[in-house]
Amino acid sequence: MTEISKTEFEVLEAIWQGHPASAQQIIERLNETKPWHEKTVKTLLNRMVKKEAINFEKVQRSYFYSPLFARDEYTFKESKSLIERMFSGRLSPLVSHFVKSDELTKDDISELKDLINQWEKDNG
Amino acid sequence: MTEISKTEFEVLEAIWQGHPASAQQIIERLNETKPWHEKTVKTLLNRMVKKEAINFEKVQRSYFYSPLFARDEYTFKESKSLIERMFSGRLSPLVSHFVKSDELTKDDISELKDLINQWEKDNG
DNA sequence: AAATATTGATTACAATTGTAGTCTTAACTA
DNA sequence: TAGTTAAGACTACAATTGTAATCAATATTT
Repeated sequence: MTEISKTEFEVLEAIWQGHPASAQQIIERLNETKPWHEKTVKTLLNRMVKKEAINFEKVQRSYFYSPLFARDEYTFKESKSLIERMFSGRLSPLVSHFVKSDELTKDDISELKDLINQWEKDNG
Repeated sequence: MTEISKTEFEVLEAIWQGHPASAQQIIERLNETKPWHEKTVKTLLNRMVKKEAINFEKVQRSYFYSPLFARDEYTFKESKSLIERMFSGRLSPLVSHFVKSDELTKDDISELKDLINQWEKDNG
């Protein structure tokens, strides 16, 4: 899958919310938070079709778009890429940043502990 | 600080390795792993000066560059940005990905546990 | 049926990015 | 001192990105 820009990602988000989705639906979903011009969104949709990030089926005059990869797949790939580039592929330096900067709540810590327990159950 | 591209970040890495650093030094450091043309690196240095990501002091005919922000500061900002955009600002969904995908070693888990213990000592 | 509106396709256009090449000037070398 | 290097400045140029406007074809509304 080719690179997709931050803006394109936001359009993809709207598609992941539910698909196949018409351009109109996508525009409406986006406009709940972002005042993007209809033409702008359509351009982005077009570009993503060319990049094979999404495809569409034609129904009458309208197109209904669907993603060509799952949100999880994409976010994971991006996360790995960032961690690769900035932390030599190691996760803990990133987590360390958060832990030390007081960005985490008690609940966040609980979740992390659960994840670790899970890992230890599955492995270790 | 303006946006800096992935390529620019790699040049910055070379500067963070030790500074002030001359263009020559930076180019040499980079060329240990990346076959970038001298002119290319100089262009990137120039752009980063304009973006105020780095500055320089002139010594004779040469420039000696220094970063205008710390590596940690930058990587943390980028990490937060990604987590904001992809995981609604929550860290654990990202960690979850890694835990579940068998990307972590025993040592990674140990480090995470230590971080959590540290947090609990400081807070909790 | 004629006018209007709606869809997508095509075109636009400046800013950024990757990747250098050329120009100018100062320094070194023969 | 004249020619050659080496530094940085300036220029280049296509691809991508953000942000639409215009065009063409089809529906919908009078």
